[in-house]
Amino acid sequence: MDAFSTQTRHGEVCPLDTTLKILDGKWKSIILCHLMQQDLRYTELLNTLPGCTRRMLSLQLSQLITDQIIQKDIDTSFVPIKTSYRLTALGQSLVPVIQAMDQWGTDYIQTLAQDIQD
Amino acid sequence: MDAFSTQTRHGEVCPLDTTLKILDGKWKSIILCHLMQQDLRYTELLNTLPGCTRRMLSLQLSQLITDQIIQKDIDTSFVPIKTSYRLTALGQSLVPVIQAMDQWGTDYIQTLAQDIQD
DNA sequence: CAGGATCCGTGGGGATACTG
DNA sequence: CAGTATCCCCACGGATCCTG
Repeated sequence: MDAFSTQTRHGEVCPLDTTLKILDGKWKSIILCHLMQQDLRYTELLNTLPGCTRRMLSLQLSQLITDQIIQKDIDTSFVPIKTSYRLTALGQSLVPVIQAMDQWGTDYIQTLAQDIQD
Repeated sequence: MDAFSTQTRHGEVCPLDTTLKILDGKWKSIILCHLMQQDLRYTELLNTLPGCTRRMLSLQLSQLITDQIIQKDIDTSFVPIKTSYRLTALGQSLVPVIQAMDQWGTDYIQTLAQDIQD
């Protein structure tokens, strides 16, 4: 047992909090949005994240790997090495949830924008 | 415009991150789980959150109010004053998403538990 | 190319005390 | 009862440099 997000932050039983902890991290939301659409290499991912440092990308990726949401594929037949990242089966199962959250966020922003015009 | 969670943490467009920011906070997940089931008063809420200080409860509640997820009802006909908290319409619209996240979290924990036994 | 190590600053959250 | 105010600490994340 090494997935670090199974314990809730407050000690109470709340699977919602487990899900939140897995997704929590400055860049994880966008990383997952991109990996949902296609597998990407480390540098490709970095280029889609302006402002994200290599250190942060590595940290976010390693946490997602620990939580078994994504996996790393290393192609050693190349020099320099090629690595790419893709969703695991567990990660795939999270996609509909992410899409629901993304859709709600879109509606939420839209609703607030309308309120301003009143 | 004072809802503070509409800006993403990284500057990129990602409604998923907006949703995450609204839910982010040590006690918000449980607070929402409880308010989904019934309206609650300040002290009732505090009693359902062992380890949560009054300061933290106030902070989490005020952020949820700012984001228009919950609202506070004050009954001034009583002394001392009675306050209670309940979901707004926007908060209600978030319930299915929360339930999906909670269900996924439950399945996730279950899956990891099975992996250990192999 | 794909990272790891190190140093450091900021803000989220704890402890405690005070108030309408 | 339902909160604020103040002080403080630590972990998250930024900047920079090093490596297989």
